[in-house]
Amino acid sequence: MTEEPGRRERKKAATRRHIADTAREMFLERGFDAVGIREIAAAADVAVTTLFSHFPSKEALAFDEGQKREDRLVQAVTGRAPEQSIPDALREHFRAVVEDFARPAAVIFWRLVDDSPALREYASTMWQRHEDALTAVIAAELGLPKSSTTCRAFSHYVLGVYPLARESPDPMAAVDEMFDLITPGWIEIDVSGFHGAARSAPQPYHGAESS
Amino acid sequence: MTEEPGRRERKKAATRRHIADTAREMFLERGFDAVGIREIAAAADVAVTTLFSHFPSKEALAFDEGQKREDRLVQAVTGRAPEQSIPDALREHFRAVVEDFARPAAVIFWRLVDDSPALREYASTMWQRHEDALTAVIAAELGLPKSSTTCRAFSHYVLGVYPLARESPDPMAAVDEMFDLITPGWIEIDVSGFHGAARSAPQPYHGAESS
DNA sequence: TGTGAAAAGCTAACGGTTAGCGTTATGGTT
DNA sequence: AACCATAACGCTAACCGTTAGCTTTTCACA
Repeated sequence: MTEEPGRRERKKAATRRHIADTAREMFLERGFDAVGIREIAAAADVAVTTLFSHFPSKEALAFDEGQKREDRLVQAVTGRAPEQSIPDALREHFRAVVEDFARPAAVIFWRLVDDSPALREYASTMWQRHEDALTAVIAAELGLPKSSTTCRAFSHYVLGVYPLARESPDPMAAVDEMFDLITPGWIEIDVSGFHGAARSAPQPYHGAESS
Repeated sequence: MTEEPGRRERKKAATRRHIADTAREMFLERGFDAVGIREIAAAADVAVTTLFSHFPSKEALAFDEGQKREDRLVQAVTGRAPEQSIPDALREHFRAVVEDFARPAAVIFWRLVDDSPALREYASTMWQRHEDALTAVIAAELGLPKSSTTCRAFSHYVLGVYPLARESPDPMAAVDEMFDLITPGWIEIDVSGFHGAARSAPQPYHGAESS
């Protein structure tokens, strides 16, 4: 898995990065909707089909790190410190995410997103995919079925922190406020493991299903 | 507002209904993705531009009652019985919604939705719009700013019931399970009004902002 | 060096959506 | 009763994201 990449894959990765960088520049300069796929391909000096073999959609060009974001979220749960509860691990994770949002580059990026309906929608469906991934890890950690209502309800609630933090004047406070609302009494039905002694379930989680 | 419509508007409404009915039939018969806009327009005997002057997108043809659904949701809060709390009113509302889902026509409709990625995505962004509307009513009812974190968190949690109920083997139980998790202790921060004596705030709500 | 496979390319199209512009019907006003 | 502003509808032609089909280049490995 973590072998040296080889010339071929290095070139592929380079092409991919080059396309994404070119697109990002153009988006930031002229706005997402004002830049066409054919233009991007021309500017990056690749064929349109090549572009689409690297990215599933135009929006994915802007949200290149979307998958990484999901992986980090899953990691926050599976790789949390022993004796740390899942809610606590998630709170910590989202505090870090929110700090990242404050970076100047991130601020500019999210302004770009806000200016384009297409990107806004893409972002919100992204949170939803994360929701599914989070549900799967938590269910696995607790030994529950993936379809568990409480797991899904919990994941859904937690992922709501993304839009909330983004639109709040004080994102860090919003994160804390949301997680403070998760009281030990909140999850009442047969899943005290949510808050109780952490990491009791030994089931390993084999990564999210990338599309 | 509720005057007699006049010939012009009656014709317009008739055209709209005719287009929607034609489209629905074709979708149910051949599937959403297998029917093209140009076909629908031809079958309804209107121009494509006319079709798009009535509906903002192809998906909106299938989800024609989306706006009504949102209105009913808002109504469930503003028009609830005196002394009924907001969570209780919403529980009642969603129990009714879930019952509606069990109607044979509804079952067929939702199968259609499940079979098309485009419609699935449209549905989930629809819940999100409802989320904004619900946040606005609740904030208005409680005299809070629309951007209140707790209001948004609460609305977000509640709207999660839609996908949850749809994918649950026992939707009614899922609804109850979700609302049972909303304990009086859940909303702790300065908003005990969520569960407390209902309808104390007299602010009228002037309907959702239709696009 | 040869070979199979992955990566990249080209052309052409498909399907949703919109712009531009013209025509007709309707409702309200003088 | 004549009139005008405007809403509703229509036609044509395109734009834009995306994909299929097929050829060419590049690399890994024998």
